[in-house]
Amino acid sequence: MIKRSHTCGELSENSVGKNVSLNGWISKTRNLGSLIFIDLRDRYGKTQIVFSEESNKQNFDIAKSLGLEDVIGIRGMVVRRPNEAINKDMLTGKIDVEVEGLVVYNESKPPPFDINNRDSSMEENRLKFRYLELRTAELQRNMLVRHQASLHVRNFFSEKDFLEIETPILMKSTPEGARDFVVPSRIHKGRFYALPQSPQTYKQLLMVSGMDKYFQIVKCFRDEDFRADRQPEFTQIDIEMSFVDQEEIIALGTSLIKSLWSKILDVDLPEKFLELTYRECIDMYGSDKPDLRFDMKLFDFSDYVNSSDFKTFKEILKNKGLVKALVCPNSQNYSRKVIDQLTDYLKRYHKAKGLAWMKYEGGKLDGGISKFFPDDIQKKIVDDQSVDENSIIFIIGDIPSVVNKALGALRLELGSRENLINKSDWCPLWVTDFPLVEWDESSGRWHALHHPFTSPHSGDSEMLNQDPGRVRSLAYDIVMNGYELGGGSIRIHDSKQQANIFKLLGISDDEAKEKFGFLMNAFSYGAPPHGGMAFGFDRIVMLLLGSTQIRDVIAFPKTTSATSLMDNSPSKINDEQLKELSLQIK
RNA sequence: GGGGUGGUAGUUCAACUGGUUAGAGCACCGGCCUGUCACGCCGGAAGUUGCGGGUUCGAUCCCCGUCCAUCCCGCCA
Repeated sequence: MIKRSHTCGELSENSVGKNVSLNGWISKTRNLGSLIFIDLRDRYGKTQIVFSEESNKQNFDIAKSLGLEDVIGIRGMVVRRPNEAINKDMLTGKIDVEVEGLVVYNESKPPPFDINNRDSSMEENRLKFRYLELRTAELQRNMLVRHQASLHVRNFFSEKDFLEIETPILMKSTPEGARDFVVPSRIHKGRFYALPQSPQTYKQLLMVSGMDKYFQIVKCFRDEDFRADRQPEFTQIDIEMSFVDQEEIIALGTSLIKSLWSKILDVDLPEKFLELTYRECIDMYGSDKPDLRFDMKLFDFSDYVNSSDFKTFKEILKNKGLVKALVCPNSQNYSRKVIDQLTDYLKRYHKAKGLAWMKYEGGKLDGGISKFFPDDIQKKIVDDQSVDENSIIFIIGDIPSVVNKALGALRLELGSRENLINKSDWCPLWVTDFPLVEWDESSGRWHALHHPFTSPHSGDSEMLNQDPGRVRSLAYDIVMNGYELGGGSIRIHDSKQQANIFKLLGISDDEAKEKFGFLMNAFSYGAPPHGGMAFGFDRIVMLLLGSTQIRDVIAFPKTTSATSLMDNSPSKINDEQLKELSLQIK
């Protein structure tokens, strides 16, 4: 082996005249007959090396047969390129290395796609050869940024007296929340471990242990369906603290995100992030993770409807429904056809029954349902909402949840259609005062919005029995540009209150004891008030890199059907293994 | 579980209203070339059109089913 003296990214004019050695992959070859140029690549960069028939026939003949992605080592002299041959687009473009010694370590079959161009192949093919895709400049950069981010996170917390403590990967299956990935036990036949959806209970126990300030960069697993920003296994920055209140955790989370954005992107986020309540978010944006990079707020349309002749909406209001609207610029972009498309989209995915509209053109409201609104009401709408010329108002009436969801989705769609989003903007916010529970129609019971250990808002506890749906919790999310970056809560640290909540959630005493008895028990031995949060680390890195795909920041990701195309997992196991585990496949 | 899009040479794409030899770039193989950097020029090899069925004289194209990828809805405490 030729031991390298330099990487492929560091030679410059200053090195001219030096004898150097390099190792790397062949990124490109250009054979000019009796002169061969090769771009040699490693993760630091590329350097052009030159073989000449005249100066070394033996090496030249070997070089002729070299192909893309062969791995070689060379020894040679750094020379300045002739002026006309300088490549300004290349960091090492002013020099060449004239090869004197050559070792071929490993020849490559023709690669299944072009390593210089990540777009040269469909994702299915790239995932199969993920180890080759990781050679691309883009993914190498992504892995570098991910490393820098995780290092920064560890330093950040360590400097603040937090301890990183590892928690088990094999744990107890819990009833609430996402589906567990489950691991059979050989020793205890018929019993199963679960992989953690998050280390929630462990970090609370660590608070009982007096660990005080805990963090962990930790893998979590959820057996649900996946998306561009969701993988079956993902990484959280998990945090828990004793003797804290919500403000303190929000301040800490703000500081972490601010420092990450500063460190990695050199972007200066505000000292304090905007804070909105859950209610305000839903009312104004129809979402609990609004993208604030553009305005277009939703507004209540009921007063106008009540003064109109539009029976459909009036009916909806009579039945305790809701009518809301938003104003979108560039009405000329909304032909009947486009509006129909938007309507179909909202019907299909967001349960809306229709999409009403009217345009403000030539100083008056026109088209759509405008004829149902008398002139004075039309004027009032335009004045109240400061509707600009050539705008279109979209209106939806239905039960509140459908109205907010559909208009929230429409808002995002219009924001993107009208290019209202500046890609270089960063709009972080905290969403607070989430409801503690929500009614789940399918199972006919209350179900925790955050998780069952979340403390109710102290002011609302007396409503717990009469009107649980209105109880706010001490839970909070952090949102950036429409992505949920993380969330957390102040926890219950009193076993009686915890028992109360389990009861509300329809978890029987027996089940609570069997599933969470250890936690309740721990709370009877001096549990400090505590709270914390967790950040989606992959999502943070994804945003830092300007990507919209979580697969871009995970070295070996799974597909949306949770398989690995590279190693074909999950796969069958043999009968021997099944027998050992006392499992039978039906 | 549901919907949209895609699957043709190693790869990225093409192939008219169904039509007989399924084409092109890159990669690969052979030849020529001393300043290239998307090197250039000449030649060659390369196909179960995802898979299974159907309609038809004839299917890459139309129909049914199925698999895979991807995006979205449900789901994700």
